[in-house]
Amino acid sequence: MPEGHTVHRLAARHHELLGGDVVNAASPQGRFSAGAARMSGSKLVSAEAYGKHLLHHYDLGLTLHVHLGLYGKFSDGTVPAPPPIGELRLRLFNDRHWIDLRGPSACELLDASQVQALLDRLGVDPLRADADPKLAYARLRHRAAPLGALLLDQSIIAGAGLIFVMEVLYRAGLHPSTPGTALTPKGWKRIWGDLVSLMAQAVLSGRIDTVRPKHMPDAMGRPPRVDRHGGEVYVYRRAGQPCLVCRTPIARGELNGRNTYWCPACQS
DNA sequence: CAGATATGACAAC
DNA sequence: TTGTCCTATCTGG
Repeated sequence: MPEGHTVHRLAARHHELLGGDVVNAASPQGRFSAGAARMSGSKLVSAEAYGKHLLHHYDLGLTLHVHLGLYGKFSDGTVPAPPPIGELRLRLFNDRHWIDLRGPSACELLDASQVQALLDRLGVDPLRADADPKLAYARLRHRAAPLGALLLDQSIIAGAGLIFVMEVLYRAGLHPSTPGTALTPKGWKRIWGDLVSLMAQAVLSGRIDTVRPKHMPDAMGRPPRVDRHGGEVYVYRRAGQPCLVCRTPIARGELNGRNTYWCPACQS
């Protein structure tokens, strides 16, 4: 379930479970055996998220970098850890807790310069206090590509995924194919503010909710509908279902191989 | 139980 | 623009 809010939650969780402790590492699946052996026995100094990237900083001077991709997943618990089942890329544990990682698109050890190179190619993360929205706007406003693609570009905005982008465009009344050049300062301010508040809320709740109270489906006389992703949304994966505001069926399309969703009436 | 699907990011063409 | 990778879960038969 990896959009930026998930990764920020994981960073906090991992620091809570293993931070300040010597960590044991193993790769039962074998694909990260060398890395696990190298980092095992070193102390986890801190864990942080940048966009969708998770970084564990260890006192041996190396950083564990994990990107969950589309399928990656973490789980954790208190010892004893269950026997490793399936494709378990990485297991971390101390005396009290274990953390398992499956299916990541990246799981690697980086030195300081490699970490810097990673951060250098990432855009502005709405969940980070040091985020500079002006920088992202400067990268958006002169590009003719559709906003549905630009807002997903991690070198512009780091951490927003398909759900947040589709929902934020809906709330701004902008069609996903609106070119970046058409984004006014006012429109950008609205989108950025939404990203910051919606993503921050998602960090707290662990799910993505974007529907304003007055638009909640049960307020319209229908049962609330919670998507499999766990939250309540206007358009994401609601193709064919009525818009929660105007009842027009939600449309679905494709952009760069990703699904896009919008209300043909509310977004132009 | 096979097939489709998924909140992502690449490289190769 | 297409293909590829990573894994679990949901769907329909």
